[in-house]
Amino acid sequence: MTILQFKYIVAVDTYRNFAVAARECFITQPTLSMQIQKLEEELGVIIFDRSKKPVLPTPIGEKIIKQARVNLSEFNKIDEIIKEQKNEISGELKIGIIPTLAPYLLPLFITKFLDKYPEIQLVIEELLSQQILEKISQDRLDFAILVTPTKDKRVIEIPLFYESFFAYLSENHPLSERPILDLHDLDLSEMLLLSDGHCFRNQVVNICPKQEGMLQKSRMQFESGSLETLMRIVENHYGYTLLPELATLNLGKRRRRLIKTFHEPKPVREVSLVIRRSYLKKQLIELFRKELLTNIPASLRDNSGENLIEWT
Amino acid sequence: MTILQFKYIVAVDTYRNFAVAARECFITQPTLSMQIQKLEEELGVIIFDRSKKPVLPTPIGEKIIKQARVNLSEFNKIDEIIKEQKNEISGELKIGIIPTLAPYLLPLFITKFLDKYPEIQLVIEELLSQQILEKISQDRLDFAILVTPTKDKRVIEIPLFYESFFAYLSENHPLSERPILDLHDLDLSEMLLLSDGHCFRNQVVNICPKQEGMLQKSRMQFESGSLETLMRIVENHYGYTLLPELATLNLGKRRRRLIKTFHEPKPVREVSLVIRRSYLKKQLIELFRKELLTNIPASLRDNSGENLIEWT
DNA sequence: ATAGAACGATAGATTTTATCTATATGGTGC
DNA sequence: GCACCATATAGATAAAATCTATCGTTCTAT
Repeated sequence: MTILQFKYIVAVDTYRNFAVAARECFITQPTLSMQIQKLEEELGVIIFDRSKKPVLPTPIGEKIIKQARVNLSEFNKIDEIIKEQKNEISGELKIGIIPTLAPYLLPLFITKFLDKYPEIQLVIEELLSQQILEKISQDRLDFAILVTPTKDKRVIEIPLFYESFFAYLSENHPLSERPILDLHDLDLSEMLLLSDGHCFRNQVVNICPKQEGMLQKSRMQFESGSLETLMRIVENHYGYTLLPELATLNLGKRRRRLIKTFHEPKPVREVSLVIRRSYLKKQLIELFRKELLTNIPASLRDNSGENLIEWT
Repeated sequence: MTILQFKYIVAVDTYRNFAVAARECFITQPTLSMQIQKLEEELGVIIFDRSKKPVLPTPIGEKIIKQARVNLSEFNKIDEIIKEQKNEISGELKIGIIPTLAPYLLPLFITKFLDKYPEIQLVIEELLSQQILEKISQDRLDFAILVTPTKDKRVIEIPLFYESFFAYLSENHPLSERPILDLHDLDLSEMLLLSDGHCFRNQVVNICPKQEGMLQKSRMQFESGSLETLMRIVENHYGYTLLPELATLNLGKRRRRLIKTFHEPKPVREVSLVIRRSYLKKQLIELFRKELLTNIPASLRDNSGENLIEWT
């Protein structure tokens, strides 16, 4: 068993074609075939079923390939350790971020970050909180930005800022008369929600003082995957929704009029940087955190210890 | 970078001597020296400080060696996968077990198990629950036997049996007049406890109905690491303690007289087999579980759903 | 049906790498 | 300064990984 053999089977699994896999590994096809045969012989199992077109891993082959991918990723950590030691500001950061933060938070600092550290590659994935936690603990993300506390023991949370909630009301809605809203005014049955799995949805439900069963009572139950969609519906004169602070910044005049604040203590959600318990790339992650914090509006950094809303 | 090079640096780290490490790896000392030099050159860092006697890893070397150990253990999983597939009943099981179960539970079935499966090696470690959970999530134990629920998301719990609690009273103690005890009779200040960190200690404290601050009030605060020690003190006419069911089996006549049961519903603790979320050796672990269950007294298997005591 | 393309396996030559034996070097303690 | 222990170096040899060339199927298109 060698590291190269693992690379080769992973490549064949990826491209499902010996010749292509060989090219990607910078070797010839016979070499690849032989190495895979040697591995199969050593292990005493067939990894690929060559009779299938395109080639397919056998059931046992799939398990081996999965482990081989883990092996390779552990292997690469040796290089990460060296880079860390040498203070080299280079490498890849795989980042997860939830959909209610991504479009509003990332534009605030991502370009600056990339310009400042040209040797860092970012791979950003927009995912739901649960998916992010899974991927982090499988080591398939270096870190993530999501709403905490997650109550997940596999990860560490480093709070970044506290984001308050605002209401977004259609022009003709009765509540829009009031200058400032109270949480008790909210009625879940009139509210537009994100679809299930979005932590923001749970936060909104948790904000509303005990209204069990109200979700079912609504006349129109519209659930979307993006806040932008909900905002459009509100703008077209139906119901209302809640928005996180970052989504309310940089709106046009017309849209800004639909925003209402809440009485103190304002409801806020805690946004954190989340990492695996044992993690590498300390330094790169720290640079990212600093760049993020220096580029968000001061209002977010100053909120704190108010009416913290959870989602788990 | 090769797997062999990792084996070599781990060996040198273990034996702190090139020649000995080489012998353990079944190669000559020059070969080992060269391979380590090659690795150091490729990585661009010095892993061992040869000027120290005995040789010592450099700070960066220690990190690399730690990762190398992880790499090797991941590599070995390939073989585990194959064995699993081939239904081969062989290999090593690294097991953690808490001190209040080990001396009473293991003798009931370990010998039988070893006789039945001569190709399985057992490595059993007696550890406190928290240490076990750490080691399991670091993949340094294959599974463990401890009291649940642990509320640790990194592991899966498979309940084995429910073990009830008994009191163990000195002969001259006033409570020993009664045929059956009530939990409300218990007084933490008179009770002998295991030292901190033992989950059994927390279970005992949780059994006693709200007696905050009573721990401080006791006239004699004796905390031991073993139940056997506590039993000896009770036998020598001081105070009382609680015992888990397995510890009450196979006692001599004289000791058996000091045991008292509680009114129904009896307090019980849940003993489970605990494994990592992603784990190998499914089959071996299952054999172990079956052998354990068929060899414990029926009374343990039958207890259930009674007054479950937690410890977290 | 049949030629040809696509794909993987095989054979033998070549290069690279790992390991060996023998020996050199460099500190330690007496 | 001279053994003595430990690691490094040198050169030879064995093992391996890779290459080029070619073969044998299987699928596809005319």
